[in-house]
Amino acid sequence: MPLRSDWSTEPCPVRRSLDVVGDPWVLLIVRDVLHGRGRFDQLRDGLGISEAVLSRRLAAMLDAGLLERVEYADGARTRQGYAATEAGADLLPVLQQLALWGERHTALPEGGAHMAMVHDTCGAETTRGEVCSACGAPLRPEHMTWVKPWLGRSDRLVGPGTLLG
Amino acid sequence: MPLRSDWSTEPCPVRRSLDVVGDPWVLLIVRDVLHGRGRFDQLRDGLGISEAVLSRRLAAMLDAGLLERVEYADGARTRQGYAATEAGADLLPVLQQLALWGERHTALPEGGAHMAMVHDTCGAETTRGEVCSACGAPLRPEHMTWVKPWLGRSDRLVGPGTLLG
DNA sequence: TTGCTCACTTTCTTCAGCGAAGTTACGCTG
DNA sequence: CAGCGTAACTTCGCTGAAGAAAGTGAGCAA
Repeated sequence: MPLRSDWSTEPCPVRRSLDVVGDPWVLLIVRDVLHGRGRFDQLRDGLGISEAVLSRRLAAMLDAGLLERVEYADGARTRQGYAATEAGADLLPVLQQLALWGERHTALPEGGAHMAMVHDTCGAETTRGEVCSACGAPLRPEHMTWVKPWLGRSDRLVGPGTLLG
Repeated sequence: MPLRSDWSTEPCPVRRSLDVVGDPWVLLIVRDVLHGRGRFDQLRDGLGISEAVLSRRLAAMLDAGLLERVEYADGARTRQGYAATEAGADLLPVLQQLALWGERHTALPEGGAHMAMVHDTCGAETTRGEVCSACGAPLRPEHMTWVKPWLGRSDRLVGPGTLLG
């Protein structure tokens, strides 16, 4: 399901990556899934995306190996949701780099606030997206918490295969 | 000139970034401009993008402060091209992160080859996109060379405001 | 059996992408 | 000076994706 032209066989790795993640929805879906919010309705409500587009993106992302299906309990029922694969979770540095760029180069909206990315392993806020600026360790989703003051909430990220009911 | 919905006033910095760079062409244009290839015809030929779309993207990127106009000499004439601003050049970590992800998680095409990102300051290939894995310094475009074996060529990147004639 | 939730799928309109052709500016050639 | 070439766009026509909203089906619960 190509977004536009097929760039999957380009020699340049940037272009091959963009063939898969060169759509804003894909990165936002990965972000939410890494927050453990991988149910269809959670994604729809959290992102404000049309159901048709969400459905198509999820199918493409399963196909590309960014997501996998996981089961969760809804009362007595078992339903299907989505979780990140290793490849999907490995997009964390890209997401955090985007967050850092956004903090540096876009204007905070009315009532907005700085989002801190805390490395739970060492307890410090990191000012880098790839390795912790405090302890130098490579950053993994399951060791990160995103502090979102505008929601009055801190969200712990989850590793590959994880979905919070 | 919004791509779709306007995300410029979202509280989440990831979303605000994607409002600006959430289009594959935008990142590819930044990449080529950071290689000094910021002329309209160079971008068109190098990217294989339609002229209409390129024109619209360049206008949006000027507007967003990613690019600025610079003059260059074409024989006796002075023409206008594009160069990265400080904000545009600061997308380098995002681009390099995408390149690294592509190398790890997408298949090398027939006749393809690994692309090395060399930090000219210390002379080593870096395996990270944000700070040099060899010397630890933050990576700036003007200190990087991208080695592209499939072209038999190494391209030195350029800093903000620079355009190679 | 009716209703409810969740996960989709279908339909319809609008808008963006792509390819190709046209336009403008300006210097160069004959 | 008339015509030509090149770079940088703009316009046009077609097609396909986005988005909004309504419809479908599966499995419970009352």
